[in-house]
Amino acid sequence: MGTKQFSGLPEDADLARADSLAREIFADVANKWAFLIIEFLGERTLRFSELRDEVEGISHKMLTQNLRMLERNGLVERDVHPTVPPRVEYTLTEAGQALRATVDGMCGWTRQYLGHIESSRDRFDA
Amino acid sequence: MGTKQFSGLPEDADLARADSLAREIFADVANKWAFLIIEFLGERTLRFSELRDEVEGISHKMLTQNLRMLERNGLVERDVHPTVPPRVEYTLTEAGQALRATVDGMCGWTRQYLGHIESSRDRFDA
DNA sequence: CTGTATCCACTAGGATACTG
DNA sequence: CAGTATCCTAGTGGATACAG
Repeated sequence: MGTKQFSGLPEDADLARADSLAREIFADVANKWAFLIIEFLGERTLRFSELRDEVEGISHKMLTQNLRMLERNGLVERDVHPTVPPRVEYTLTEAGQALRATVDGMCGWTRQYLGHIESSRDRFDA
Repeated sequence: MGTKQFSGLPEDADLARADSLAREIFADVANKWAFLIIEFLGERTLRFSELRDEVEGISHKMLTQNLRMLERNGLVERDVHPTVPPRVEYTLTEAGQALRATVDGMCGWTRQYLGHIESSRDRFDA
């Protein structure tokens, strides 16, 4: 798409910007905690503490950090109910739901190739 | 799948093992370098040095490290041609190709939501 | 060319304590 | 309950040098 002009300066610049942005997003989102969070939020809206229980092994700090990152990138919506004690709910946005399809795909892939991977590891480690 | 028996000890143990293995695989593969490598290898077989050129910004060390990891998990096949100088080619296995579909999905997702994400970031950072 | 090893700076991330 | 801040350690990852 976008046939390049003869000198093409503005378009090249735009492409470079988009590329580096895409890189950044990739680096942000392609990590195990983000994937797990997205996976759980895909099923339903969850509170902070519920998420911490579901995503086994995640620390308080990592959870807030990843949630902020996902919120910043517009994948997660944060709803604060000003009650006492406070109640904060996290929901996937449309963009988040769309990405969830990808994450689901990877979960399915893992299940499908579990055996293959396990035997490959055994072979390699020998 | 797999209806649980009354005491169900072996099956529970198996499920737990499979789960923790899946976690491990997730942690291995869900990282930006692995994804980028898989993406490039999806198009064609590449040599070590070609990969280093394609995957911009990756260090020598990270590249070997990730390639070993992918080989160990059976996603990438490593072919050594005993010439001088040596020539080593990396190819996606069937499992690797299958995962590539997922990675592709994520690339597409990034392109599709680039605008949404960028504006969300701007809003958040303000 | 491909790969390993060593060194070193840096940051990721856990534990803890404290606020609203 | 949710979130921030501080400290501190273990591991990540870059640069470099060297070997096959």
